[in-house]
Order: sequence, then C-alpha cells, then structure tokens
Amino acid sequence: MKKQRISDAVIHRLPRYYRHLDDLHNKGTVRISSSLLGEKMGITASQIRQDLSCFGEFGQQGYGYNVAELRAEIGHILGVENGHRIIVIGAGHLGHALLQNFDFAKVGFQLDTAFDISPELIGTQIRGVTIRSMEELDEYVASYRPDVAVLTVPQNEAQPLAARLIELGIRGFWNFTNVELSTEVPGVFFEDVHFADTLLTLSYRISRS
Amino acid sequence: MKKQRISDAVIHRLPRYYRHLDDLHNKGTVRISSSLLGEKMGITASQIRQDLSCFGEFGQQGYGYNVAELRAEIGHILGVENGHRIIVIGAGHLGHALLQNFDFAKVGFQLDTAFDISPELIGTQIRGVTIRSMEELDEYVASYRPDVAVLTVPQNEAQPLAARLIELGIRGFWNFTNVELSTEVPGVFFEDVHFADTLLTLSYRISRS
DNA sequence: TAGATTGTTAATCGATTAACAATC
DNA sequence: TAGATTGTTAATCGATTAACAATC
Repeated sequence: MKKQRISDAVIHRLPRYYRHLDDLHNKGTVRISSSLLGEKMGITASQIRQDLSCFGEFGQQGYGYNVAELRAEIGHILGVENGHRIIVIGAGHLGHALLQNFDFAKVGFQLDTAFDISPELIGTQIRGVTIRSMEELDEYVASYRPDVAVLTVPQNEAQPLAARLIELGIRGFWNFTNVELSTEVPGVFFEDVHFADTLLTLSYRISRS
Repeated sequence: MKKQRISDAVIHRLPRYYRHLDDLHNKGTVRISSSLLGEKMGITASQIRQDLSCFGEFGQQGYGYNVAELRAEIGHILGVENGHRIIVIGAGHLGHALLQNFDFAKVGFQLDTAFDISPELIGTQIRGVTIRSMEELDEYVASYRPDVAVLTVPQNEAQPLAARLIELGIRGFWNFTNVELSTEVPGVFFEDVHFADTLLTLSYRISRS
C-alpha cells in the first residue's frame, strides 16, 4: 500500500465501486475478480487494483475479492459509518423530491430536519422529517451541529446562506443551486450538482454523432 | 487549431465555460482574458487556451476574448442552437421538480411533453407541459421523434424502457434512476445523474479533514 | 500441485502547464 | 509604438495500463 495523496480521479471512482459492489452484493455474488468487476464497470482490472492499493490490500491472490468485505471496506473509506448528520434547506419541488425519494440512510447520512420559508410547509412532515421555519435555522444548527446542508434554495440566496452556515459550523454542502460556492474557510467542502452541465454534455454528444 | 479527438476532460469543461461566460455576460462584462477567466474558474489560463484551441481561434492577441462571442461559440459547440427536443418520462416528485424548475430552453432544449402512469396526473399540465399516459408513449415518440428522454421512473423500469425508446429512435438519455444504462446501438448516449455519488464524495472529504 | 489473481513496479500514454513567437 | 495576450509547440507531470513475481 502506497501512502500518498489520493487523486480526484480515484476519489470520484470510489462511489462507483461502492455502487457496483452493493449491486453485486444484493444479487448474492460472493466473490469477484478485478477483471470481472472491470468488465462490469467498463474500466481495466489494472485500474481497479491500482485504485484499491491506495487504501490497503483487500484481495487475495488466486481468489479475488470478497464482495461483502470489499463493499464494507470502501464504505468505510467513504465514511458511510460515520453517521454524518444532514439538513435540507429549501423544501420546494426539488427539496421535496429529495426528502421524499432520496435514501440518505443508504449512503450513511442521518437526515435530521428540513427548513423552508413557506408558512404552509412549516410544521408539516415529509417521510417523518419535520419542516421548520428558516427563523429557527441558526439556533438549530448551533445546538444540533449537523455536518452537511443540502441547498435547494433560490440561486441568489445560496452564497450568503452558505457563508452563514459555515460560520455556524457546517462543513459540507450538497449544492443544487446553479452557482459555484466557495469559501476561504479550510475544511469546508462543496459538491455542486449542476444539472445543466450534464444535459449540455448530452447535447454536445448527440450534436456530433 | 488542432484537429483531433476531443478528450472527455475537455468535453466536461465546456458546460462550465459556458456557464461562467453566461454569468459574465449577464453581468455586462464585455471582454475577458484567459488568465482572468481561469482565476474565476480555478483553472490555468493555459488550460483554457489549450481547450479552446481544439475548436478554433476565438480570441485576439493583446485583447483576450469577447464574452458574448465566446459564449455563443461554446454554445454552438455544445449544440444549444440545435433545438433538440426532449420529453420527460415519470412525473413523480423528481420529474415534477424538473418540469417545474429546470430551464430546458436555457440549454437549448425544447421540452415537448411528459408521461406518467398515474391517472390523476394524466391530462394535467405543469408550466404548460401536458402530462400524457404512458400508453401513448410509443405512438408519440414514433411520430414526433424527440431526441432525448429524461428518465425519472422507478429503477427497475429504466433499462427496459430505455431499450424500448432506443428502438423508437431516441438518441440521448438524461437518466436520473440509479442504474447505469447501456446499449449496443451506436450513436446513443447516456448521462447518468447519480445523486448518491456526489454525496458520497462529500462524505469522503468531510470524513478525513 | 496447477491455475488464478493479487499488489506493485515499470512503461506508456495523455493531459496539464510552461514558454514564447506572433500580433493585435 | 509598447504592453498585453493570444495560439501553439515543447516540457512536465500525473494517471492509466502492462507486466510479473508472489502466493493463495
């Protein structure tokens, strides 16, 4: 096992490994070789072994990998056992869709609560999660200290809201607004989900085929 | 201008360029140099010039790039003027959120119609888009020939549905189900939006900071 | 044991960055 | 003109692939 900085390319493949291993696991597959997994994922066996070697030795010569074990190891690397706590800010259509459909627990997140400004929504529940007033936000975050905030608010509110939350100790943002967030504060991370970008990539591809 | 295969890395940066240029354009910025744009985007000026050189010469020595012009050029490369036609399949929470909030026109797509199985939804409209019965799907696609389908249906329906749509001539899939789609048919493209992957990346980062 | 498959080192390939002549 | 900044070529860096000894 080499001990070095993990490249972004590797980090971005980890969730994919996790997803595919989870898939195999659910199908009852007990063992898998790097070549078979590579075939399934459309990457080389070499790359898989190289990637995994950044984190340890999880396989066995002549056998391959135990699916359940490797899945758990990668889950561990990704931090799914850390019980990170998450809140949703903005319960409009998209926020509502996430609250209703997205399985936060499956990726190891504990969904605590949601916030919105709309009086009709405040006090209601979606799948057991209470929607609170934005006025309670500061106090809530200060006392319950969630790790991550999902931002499904209007564009122009995103950056100031993020700044406010960073000050209150939030360390991760799952950002669905179409702005790229940033901060000077170290140890704070953003994952910007730009829907339009992927659709434009698709547009590019079908435009020249 | 070098004429060669465009790498995925470049293709994935194009929408970002487009977004940032659009942003500058909306702010009234007339010209921008590669170094200033790079600063804004967090990449090197060299990379921007190298990327753009794959498609042509859009700048001027000593001046930089005209924002409106470069924005239009990249839009053209991405195919936003092609008026691609798109349909949404599945008008549950996520499909509904997209219909309600996502600006398809802004990325050059013409949103034709949506489909769902729910009798309560069929016949209703969301932002002027009619929701039709899934039973009309084949006939509709066969006669109106949309280019792209947005898949916001249950996981297990995704792959067979995609196969069916490919046969009917759909060439692009904006896939929000958590399965990776594939086909043998050439000229068909998939953009899988895996929400969980980005959240897991975030989990990884906050777990080790 | 023989076959399979790992983890790792070395080789290759490609992408990013630097440098600079050309020129607006 | 002088300064700025491009497009492109060359240099560097890093990521992917290939190869193989180790070993289950």
